[in-house]
Amino acid sequence: MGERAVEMLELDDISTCCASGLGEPMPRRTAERLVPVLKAVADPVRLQLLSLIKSAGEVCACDLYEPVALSQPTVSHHLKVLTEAGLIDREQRGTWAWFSINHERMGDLVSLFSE
Amino acid sequence: MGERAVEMLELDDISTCCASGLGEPMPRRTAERLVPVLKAVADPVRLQLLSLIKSAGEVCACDLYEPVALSQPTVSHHLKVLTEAGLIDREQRGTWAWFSINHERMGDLVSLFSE
DNA sequence: CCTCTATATTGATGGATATCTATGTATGGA
DNA sequence: TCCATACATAGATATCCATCAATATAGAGG
Repeated sequence: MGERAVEMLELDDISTCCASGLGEPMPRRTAERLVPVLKAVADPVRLQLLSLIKSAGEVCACDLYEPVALSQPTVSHHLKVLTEAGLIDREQRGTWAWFSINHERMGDLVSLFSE
Repeated sequence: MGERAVEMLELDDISTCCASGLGEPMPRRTAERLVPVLKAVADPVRLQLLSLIKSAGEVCACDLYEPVALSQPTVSHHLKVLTEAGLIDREQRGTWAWFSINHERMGDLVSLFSE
């Protein structure tokens, strides 16, 4: 072994274009669990909604239609997507639905890209 | 003004369900500029590719087909999406294409969710 | 109960996209 | 110059999704 083994390994590397000692990729399950959260955030309207909710601390749905200039059902749809992704929390107060940022889930995204 | 103005403002607030003093949302342009980057990351295969590239430091395309179990054109497509989003850098070396993480763009995502 | 009002759901439609096969391009070696 | 190899592009298809109008649900007040 020693020198010789290393040499053979290097020759093998050249024939396959590079060292095939890649680590395992992120498990498919993990990736598929992250995707709904990332898709939720990969929409211009939902980014605007998140920024509105974050800056206000708490907002009721009725105040969100006008800033994004979309119909009530469409905004309701986007709020549902964000809620199901866990990015915002929903609280019912009488007739109104109030939304706020889920900072824990937001932190998950930070650690995904920073670590 | 004074007391009276405040009182009228509060009544107005109640009739519209809550204080309408929301800040401006993230500008539409800004949101639309971010979306391609977030969409690039909102795919299970591309998350796996990113993790492979990050752990290896540098990888050539030929070593990426097998770990994600997809055809060469499909992986080529995903690598193009990631490259155009600026998330990875591409370097041609002879016949081979080598990819590495663009940490600056990755940092943009971190700051988007953390600040 | 009945009627507003706030929000959710449904159904339809146009547009985006993930994947494949087949083909093109370009590089390096004999 | 010719062939083999690495990667990209084109075309086709199936699926997903953003949006709206219309309708349903549900809570508050009279």
